[in-house]
Amino acid sequence: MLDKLGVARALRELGALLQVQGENPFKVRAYEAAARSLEESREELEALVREGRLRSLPGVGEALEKKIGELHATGHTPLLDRLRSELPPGVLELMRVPELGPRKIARLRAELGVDGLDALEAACVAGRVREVPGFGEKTERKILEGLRRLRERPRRMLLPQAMALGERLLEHLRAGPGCRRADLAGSLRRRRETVGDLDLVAEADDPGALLDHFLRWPAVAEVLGRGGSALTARLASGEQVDLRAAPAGEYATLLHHLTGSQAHHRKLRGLARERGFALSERGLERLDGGGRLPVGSEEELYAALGLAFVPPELREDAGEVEAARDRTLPRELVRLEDVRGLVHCHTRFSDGRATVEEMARAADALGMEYLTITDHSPSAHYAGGVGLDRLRAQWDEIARVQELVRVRLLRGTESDILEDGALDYPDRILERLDVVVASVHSRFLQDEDQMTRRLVRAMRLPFFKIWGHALGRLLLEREPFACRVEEVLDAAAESGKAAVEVNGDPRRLEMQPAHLRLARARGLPVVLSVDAHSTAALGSLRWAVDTARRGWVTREAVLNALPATEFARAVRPAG
DNA sequence: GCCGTTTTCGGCCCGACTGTTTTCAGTCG
Repeated sequence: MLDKLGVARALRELGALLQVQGENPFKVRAYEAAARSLEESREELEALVREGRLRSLPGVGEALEKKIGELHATGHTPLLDRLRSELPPGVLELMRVPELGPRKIARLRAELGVDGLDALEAACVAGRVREVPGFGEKTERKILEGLRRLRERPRRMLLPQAMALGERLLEHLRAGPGCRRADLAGSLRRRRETVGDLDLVAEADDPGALLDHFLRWPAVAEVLGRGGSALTARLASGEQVDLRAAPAGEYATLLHHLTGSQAHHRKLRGLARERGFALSERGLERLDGGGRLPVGSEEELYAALGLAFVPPELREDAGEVEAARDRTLPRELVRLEDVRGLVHCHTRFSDGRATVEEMARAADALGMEYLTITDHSPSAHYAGGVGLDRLRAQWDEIARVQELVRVRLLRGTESDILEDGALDYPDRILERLDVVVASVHSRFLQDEDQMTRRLVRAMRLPFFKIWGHALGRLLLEREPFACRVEEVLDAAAESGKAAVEVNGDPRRLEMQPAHLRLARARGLPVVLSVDAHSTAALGSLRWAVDTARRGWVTREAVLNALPATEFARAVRPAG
């Protein structure tokens, strides 16, 4: 029994296994496309299956209809079971080695029986790889080098870390000779929650001179590749940077190309072809040999394809191209300046580093209209949860500070959602709070059924309001816990009063975009929170905004885009 | 494996780069 997102995950795994097996790349893509199609679908999988409407999803035909039905009903499908048993577990790892793709892996497996990273390295060291037809000494050396890079590669960067580095590089680049403009591109521009490589784009009179200038950046440790207008460098700290320079007239299409994603581009290029154009980073070329169409901006590019402009955060082939064609994209995504209040803040009453007064004055300085003080609840021993005995003192302190600041202070809690789904204060306390954020902080290893029941029960409680950091993931550290998100969102929607949080802590950044869209499809409102444990962390709001935009969230859906009085009314525990 | 205001079969994004080539395959972004 798998839910929609679980089935999508299984389809992606199938695609990856087929790919490493050397299957037709278009077939592989079909599995990935079907997975995306499921994720973006507004419909209940249950209903699609029951009513035989799976094939109404784009990218789902006869074969995938059957597999999706089986995966939904049983969690299994014969092909996936077979591939999992046939392929050694290490084989998928091989796909992560730079220079190695499905074709080379297939040949190495067939000729040398390479079934994982260790076997690959041994074969290279023994000089057996160079004996395989189509391989040579250079390839063998490159694979060894790729293995080294894979092992030494720094972890992906968190978004703020990537942004800080990217902005420093950009400043250096813009100061270069003849640099007319430059921008960050890639997954950083799309505001993905983690970033691997940095991509920069520039327009320059003399690309070569600009590349030379860029390489004078002190932290450049190694040049991995360089052409006339492009280079790849590794920084001393390990990060890889790709820089490409365009002549005037090609900047917009180059920026668009390097922003990605590839799946988004594939779809656009298909559309371009239908209209008689070939789209590339060089521009829009007429297929009849009629020359190149000038493209001055990304807006012009989308317009030329008959599409509404797609903001970078949405370019994931998650339905945005179809929506841009049908003019059903959200008219305007939420922006930082739409947010009027800071939600989810900790103080020294629990595990925050700043006092109530310091947090309030910092919010004042940011021009915010309100600030919610939501320290941890009693069961959060590790975080100094506020017991009933200290709650009165906290409320008194909030009242005292309120006399000193302009920003309106709301008293609340970040209550643990206990093992059985209960909240962590008695109702007589909860009903006296202005705002209740509730989150899971313990027993992450409950199985999917237990966790789903726990959260469904919490959603139905009278004083439940805001679902904090949904699945408890910590980026690069801890996976989200197991849970049938759609069931929980259904319960939240039925309760008629719950909201979901987009947590701006750079290690969290959840609810994640696909889930956010499921929440919005159910009409659930959204709170953009900072989860701040210091005054500096109030700046995390921007990451919450970025993540919300990736989930297609508009200002109208955001509770803390409301003025203070309306916000307070909207989040007041109902009772 | 999917799909069809040219197509139910033959397509499926595009260009740069590199290495092993003898005219091109594989990988990357």
